[in-house]
Amino acid sequence: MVLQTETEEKIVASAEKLFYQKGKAGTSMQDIADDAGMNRTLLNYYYRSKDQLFEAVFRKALGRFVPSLAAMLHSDISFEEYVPVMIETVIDTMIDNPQIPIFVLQELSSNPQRMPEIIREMGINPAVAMKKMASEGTLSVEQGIDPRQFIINLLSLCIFPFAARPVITDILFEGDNEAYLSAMKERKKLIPQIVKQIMMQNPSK
Amino acid sequence: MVLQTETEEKIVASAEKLFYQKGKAGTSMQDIADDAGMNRTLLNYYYRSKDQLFEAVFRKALGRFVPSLAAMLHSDISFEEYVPVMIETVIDTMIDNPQIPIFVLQELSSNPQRMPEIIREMGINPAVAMKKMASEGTLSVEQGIDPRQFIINLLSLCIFPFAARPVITDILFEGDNEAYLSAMKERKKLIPQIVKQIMMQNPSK
DNA sequence: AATTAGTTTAACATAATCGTTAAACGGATT
DNA sequence: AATCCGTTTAACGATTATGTTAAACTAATT
Repeated sequence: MVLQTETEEKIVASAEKLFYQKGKAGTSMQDIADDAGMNRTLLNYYYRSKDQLFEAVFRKALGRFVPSLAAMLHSDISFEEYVPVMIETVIDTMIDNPQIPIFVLQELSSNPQRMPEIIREMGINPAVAMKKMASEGTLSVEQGIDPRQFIINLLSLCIFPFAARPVITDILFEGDNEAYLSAMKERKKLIPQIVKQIMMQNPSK
Repeated sequence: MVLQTETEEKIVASAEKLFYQKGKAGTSMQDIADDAGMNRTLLNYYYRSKDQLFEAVFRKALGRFVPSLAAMLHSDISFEEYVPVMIETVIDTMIDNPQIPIFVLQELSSNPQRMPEIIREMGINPAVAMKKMASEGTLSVEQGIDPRQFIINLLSLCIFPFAARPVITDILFEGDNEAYLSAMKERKKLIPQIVKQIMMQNPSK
């Protein structure tokens, strides 16, 4: 998995590009071979089957943003300190790989039964994460802020704008991709402000 | 389009279910026919081709949530008044059709060139929407709140939690679907609070 | 120069999918 | 009872996708 020949890299690069765009079923092995500029049989030589090639691509995609999620859920640092760092990391990752959110969410939505295995493999421990959240002083149900809702809000604000890129670009930015992108960069400063506000709220629950 | 035989309804119902779950390329006409309990040829009898059947399903999906979006962008009511209504509507729609966000976003991500036509057909006028936003007193760049960012935040908070359902359910709610669902209902009250806070902010820009 | 191991390709077999054509069915109308 | 029209089905042809097998090529080593 670590060592890859140049050819393997070319294959995965083309597979990523096409799977991200058209999905697994919508992409043929021939499509990938053409894009990589090689014979189709070669894909099977290196990756046995389409399933296994897809699996490699999917895992690689997961690996791009699960670590920062896992770090947030498990690190000893309090949310308050860690959140701004996490936001910057996630958004930068999204800017570099804007198609990953939909790709991953679509696959998980089709095959939700994959989640438990992925959680295990990626080293996420829901129970531990829950405990950590419960121990956060500023972030608790008693304070009027459910830690789960807090994380949902955080991820929503960071990830959704990329999943909805075409809609946002065409409706809110009249098709101007540059404007869209610069708005996304702006969000690196904007989201922490919002999050801080959410944390400081104290409704008369 | 308005009048549909019982058979047509069965076809669309099965097509929706399967297209939502496995996508266009991942679903065969045979799959749909089996699910609907009829012969495959019958699908072609009513919907000429797979493309046209998919198109019918896609339009129907769009029609479920574009109207409330369009209403928000165009109505004479100010954001401040309209937003809570819109949130409730959107979330209720999502609860009833949890798979639509990913389905639509995936299709638009694969074929972003479809956006202009969709915008036109759905009666959305980006220029008018921009003008409306600019005229909002409490919501302007001068006040420190970019109306575009505001809408992005609003949609993110409402829609993303449904697109990410499996992830959220398994990591944050340890697989408990009921808990997930009740959290989503809770968001109908939660999001308006957050949005109100965002609107009242006044950073030292 | 010959051999060898790794890489690349061409050709084949099997299976799946799509859309069409023509025939069968069924219930209402004459 | 026969006809007739909308509905449903069975069978066919063409195309495409996948994975395998066996052969060709290449470049390094003997």
